Formats: sequence, C-alpha cells, structure tokens
Amino acid sequence: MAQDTRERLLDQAEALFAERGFYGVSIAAIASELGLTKQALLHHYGSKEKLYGEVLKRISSRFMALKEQLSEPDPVQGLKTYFLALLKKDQLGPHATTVLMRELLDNKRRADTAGTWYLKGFLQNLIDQVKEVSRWQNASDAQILAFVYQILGAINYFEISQPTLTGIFGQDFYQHLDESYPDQLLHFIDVGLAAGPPTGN
Amino acid sequence: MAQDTRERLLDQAEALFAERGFYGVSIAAIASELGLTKQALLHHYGSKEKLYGEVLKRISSRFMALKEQLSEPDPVQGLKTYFLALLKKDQLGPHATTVLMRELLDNKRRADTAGTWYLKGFLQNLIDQVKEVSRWQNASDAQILAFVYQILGAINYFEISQPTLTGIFGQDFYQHLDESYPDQLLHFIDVGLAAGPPTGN
DNA sequence: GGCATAACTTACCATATGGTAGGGTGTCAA
DNA sequence: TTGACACCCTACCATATGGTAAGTTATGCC
Repeated sequence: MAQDTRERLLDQAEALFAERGFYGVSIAAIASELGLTKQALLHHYGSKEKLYGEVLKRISSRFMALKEQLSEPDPVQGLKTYFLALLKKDQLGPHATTVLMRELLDNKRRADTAGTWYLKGFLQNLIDQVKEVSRWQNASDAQILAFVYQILGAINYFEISQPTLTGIFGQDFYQHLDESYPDQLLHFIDVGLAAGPPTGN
Repeated sequence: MAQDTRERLLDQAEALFAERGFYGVSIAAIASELGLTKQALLHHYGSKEKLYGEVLKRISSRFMALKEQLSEPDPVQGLKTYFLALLKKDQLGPHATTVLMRELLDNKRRADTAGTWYLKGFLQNLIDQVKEVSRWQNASDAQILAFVYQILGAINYFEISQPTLTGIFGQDFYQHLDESYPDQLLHFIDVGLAAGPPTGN
C-alpha cells in the first residue's frame, strides 16, 4: 500500500507537471488529487524538486528502455520502429514527451545537466543507427544529428500541438490528421534517409 | 517617454515569459528589471494576464508580417525563404518561438482560443503555398499540414534545444550544428517537396 | 506486550505573489 | 493659475506556496 501511494503520487505528479509545468503545480494540488495532504507527499519525496527529479528519472528510464527497438536487421527499419514508438505513447506514457519538452524550455535557466545525461545516450544511439544506413556512412555527426533532430521535432512538436490544432481545425480534422501522421512521418524518414545528407552543390 | 516605458516593459515581459514561463515570472521581477515597481507595470497593463496577452498579440502580429515572404514567383523558393525566416530570429525576435511553444503547451489547460486565431491564418498560408507546388496539387489538406508541421517541428524543437544540446555536445559542436542547420533544413524541404505526399503502396 | 518505524495528519510559519488604495509629481491644456 | 490626467510610488492586503515541527495511528518485528 505504501509503495502504491508513492507510485500514485509519482503518476499524478507526472501528469500535472506535464499539464501545467513545474511552477504551475503546487505539491498540495498533486497530493490533493489522491485525497492526501501535501505533507504525505513531502514525507515520501522530501521536496518538490526531488519529486520532480524522480519524475524525470522515471521518464528517462522509459526512454532508455526504447533502445531495444533499434536492434533490427535493417537499420532503416530499426529507425522507423524507434521513431514510431516515440510517436505512439504506449511505452512512454502519455505525458513523457510533454514533460521533456518543458524541461528543454526550462533548461536554459536551470542550467544543470542533471536531466540531460540520458539524452546524450539517447541521441548517440540514434546517430550510430543512422550511420548504419549506407547513404549516411560518410556524413558528419552534425549532419546526422540535424537529420535526427528534424524527425524528433516533427514528432514532439506535433504532439504538443494537439489541443491547439483541434481548436483551429476541429476535432474531426485533427483525428484524421492524427491517424495519418505516422504514415506521413515514416514516409519522410524514408525519403530523408534515401536522399542522404545535403551535398554542397 | 511614456510610450518608451510601455514598450520596454513589453520587451522585458516577452524575454522573461520566454525564459521562465507565465507562472515562473512575477510582474515585480519584470518591472524590477527596468528599475520600476510592479505598480508601474500594473498602471500600464492592468493585470499580469493582460500583459501576457499583449506579448502574444505583438508576437502574432510579427508572424503575420512574415506572410510577405511567400510572395515569390517560385512557390518552393517562397516556402524556403519563409521557413528560413522562422529559423533565423531576425524578424520575430529571439523569444517569439519560445513563447509560442510554451503557449502551445499551456493551451491544453487554458483552452481559450484567444491565441490561436492568428495561427490558423499562418498555417493556412503555408498550406495554400504548398498547394502551388506541382507534386502536391492533389494532396489532401491533412497531408499538407502534416508536412508543414514536420518542418515547423524541426525548426522550433531545434530552437528550444539549444541550451541542452550545448550542454551535451559542447559549445563548439553546437555552433557548428547551428551554422549548418539552415542548409540541412532547406535540403530536406527540397527533398520532401520533391517527393510529394506518401502514396499508399 | 512493547517498541520502532512508516505513513500520514493538523498547526504553524516565512515568503512570494497579484492586486487595491491612495498619495505625490510632472505636464499640458483651458 | 488651476484642474485634469499620466505616471509612478509607498503602503497594505488576501491568498498561495514550500517547508518545518510535532503529534497520531497503524504495522510489523522482537
């Protein structure tokens, strides 16, 4: 039961941090959602910062677990399943990318590298995988990273735009867009990989 | 002079909202940066919410002004200059995209459509422009929007990742990456436009 | 049974925050 | 000169917030 409460607090924290950001949520609000007082939360996690750290830690461990998606015979196929796993939120939970996006935004101020260590491995995995693709074998790391970042941006930016896009174009259109987006993404991964890095012509 | 103070407050507000987010900044902090008290700010803008609204308003007007970039004889070239203008922050100011990204994140909760009206025109412009490209004439709006969103994501996600990427890979590598990114982006716009929307094969 | 410890609770506090009220000063038009 | 107004300030306030202190209850071990 105790472990259960700890975990449920972490779940709530992740959801609320994603929705409102670190400063937009009070620890009282998180605890209250489970019918507890903030002191229960402080008992388990010590401080708001530590709680937030635990949230990040759990998310990054989920990210690391994604690595196995890359182990496919065809490197292109590996990348595609990997990015698809990022787009679908099954393995990361619905709030992971949002929390990370906020973390990127706040990182300028925070300036601690605590939350970035796992990102390094994450990006390095992707870079190495792209290097397996024949057209990219002679590409520089910067070129590869730029390509990877374009895909990541396409995934994450679309993700956080959902409410806004729904508001603008209506729910039906968004649903249609959401359903076709994975194919669109895979298409452009294919095209991008096949085209290779830019040549200075 | 009065107008000057108003504008400087708005500038400061934009910068600080971008850095720390709406809840991360106090109006006292904004005013203090100019050697004023928060009451000076309240005198000019009434409330924190209204100030934030003015910040958004000014940013969106800058966005609208970008539209003229599209009026080039070649639609592909028009898109390229347009996206390039988004990537370089000359015309939008250094904080515009960051503020908008935060706004997208908070939009779920805010759920007001106040900040989205200009986005509709903005996206519609892009959609119409892509339709001018021969390979895309028969594409659905959803397909086009998906493509546009991939580019927008590539631009904006990269933008907010700067501090993190610098932390991970070092300043030199980031600078190199940053310099080559525009070409990378243009390359993949070219490739993506030339490839056309995905065909169901 | 006794006792430590986990898992909470109610009080309490210092601080920060957005906003109100009202005063002072300069400017400018009548 | 005087009145109005813009501009900005010093109080002041209610509320929210993160965190401490200390007490209560349950649980599990000896």
